[in-house]
Amino acid sequence: MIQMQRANHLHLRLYLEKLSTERKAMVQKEKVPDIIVSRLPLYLRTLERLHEAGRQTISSQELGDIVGVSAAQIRKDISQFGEFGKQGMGYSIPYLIEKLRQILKVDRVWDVALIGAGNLGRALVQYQGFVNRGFRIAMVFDNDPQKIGQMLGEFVIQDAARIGELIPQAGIQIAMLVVPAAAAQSVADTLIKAGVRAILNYAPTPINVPPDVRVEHVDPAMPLQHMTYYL
Amino acid sequence: MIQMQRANHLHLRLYLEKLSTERKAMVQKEKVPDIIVSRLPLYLRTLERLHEAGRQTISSQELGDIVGVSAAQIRKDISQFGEFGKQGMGYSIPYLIEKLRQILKVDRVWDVALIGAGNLGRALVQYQGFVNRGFRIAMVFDNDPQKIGQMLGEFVIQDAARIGELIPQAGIQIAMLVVPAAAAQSVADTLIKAGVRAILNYAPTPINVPPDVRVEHVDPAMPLQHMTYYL
DNA sequence: CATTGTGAACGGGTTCACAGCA
DNA sequence: TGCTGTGAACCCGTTCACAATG
Repeated sequence: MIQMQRANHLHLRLYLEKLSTERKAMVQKEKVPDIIVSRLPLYLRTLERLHEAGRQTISSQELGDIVGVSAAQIRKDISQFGEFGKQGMGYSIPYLIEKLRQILKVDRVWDVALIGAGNLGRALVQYQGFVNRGFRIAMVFDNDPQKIGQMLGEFVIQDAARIGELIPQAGIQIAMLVVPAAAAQSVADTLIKAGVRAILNYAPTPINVPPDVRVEHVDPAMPLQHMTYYL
Repeated sequence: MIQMQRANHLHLRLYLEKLSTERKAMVQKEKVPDIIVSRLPLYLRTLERLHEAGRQTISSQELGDIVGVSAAQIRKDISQFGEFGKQGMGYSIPYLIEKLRQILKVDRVWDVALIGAGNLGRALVQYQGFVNRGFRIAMVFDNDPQKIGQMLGEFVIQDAARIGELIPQAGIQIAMLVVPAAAAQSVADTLIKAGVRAILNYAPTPINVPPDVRVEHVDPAMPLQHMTYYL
């Protein structure tokens, strides 16, 4: 009898856990605050470095100390996506890395188009840091006749006029926009028409996009201007 | 009599305004939330572009639409530092630019040291976007004997071992750290000992610094990983 | 009359504190 | 015992709404 109750209890618990996990997966996109999502890449990067150094487990306390947030916040953030820790021993680093990669969808490699073969664009093509983090530059565009047809690293620089043709062909969904401010909006429009759904905007101007397209801004001077306030 | 009252009233108002402005300037560093400071460079950059395009005034509504925040937030943010607007007509763009530059202390040009002459470091030296925004790379360091003594743009690459000697000499307070993760902490320690008080950290690892030193992280892969969550 | 500056209300992210579990 | 997961309390940034004003 006791055995049966235990068994029933266990089944019930497992069932409820399964329900709860599925529910979380279902509603995740609606409910997880963006600010939490934005911290996950930082956790992931830190865990990857710890793993390379041979560490196997870590507590929320230690991880929080390293990345500069409270232990409670680490736990709350991670628990949005499931129960990945073990009481008394913390989180398994390889397991948490795997889960974070799944959540952020970087458990694969995304092809990225780079628009603009200026100084910054050239540096991004050379940059070694993308490939282990889930991204590979797969195509480079520019509209300068001097540059079109030339090599940049392993790529032939393509005519920006062919974005609408080549990007859908390659099925590319992510673009880095590294063009002058004046060109940014019209190039962005072209990219979106070509099927791009995420734009990393290095142009020094905001761009307007439909609500189903994601944009992140990057401006090398802005964090410097932020810091000088405090000097 | 009416004239006198007007005059007195005006003096009183000016006096109170002066008091209030001074008080704001005094307590500003304690009270303004960092998240507000982080939006100011975005406002400034946007206003500078509008000014180049010949615009003279703008309302909080329109500025908010452009940068993607509410009009109320624009007004609250700006009013932390004084009363720069005019009821009925909005903000004078040149005046607001001047004030924001003062607040962010980019109404001057800061010398910046760049540590690490790899791909990314090289691109930052070439980058044209710093100089109009208040920053000038003034010195480049690396610890690779192959690179030391070579030219990078207009600079001779200096031996990183001489940071402690050359940076205080030049009075440099800002550094961009573009070195491998393994070297980041020790180089940061050296920089801080040399008098650096703000570090823009391109190394893919957090660094520990004393509370009077500012650090901002930049990682080209992190915003991409943030966006893929939503794809 | 359009638009700012701001006190008050609101909302949601963070911290707290502890039950639950290995 | 050590540490996670989480409801509740708290805190702080955002929005609201309107008096003030050129």
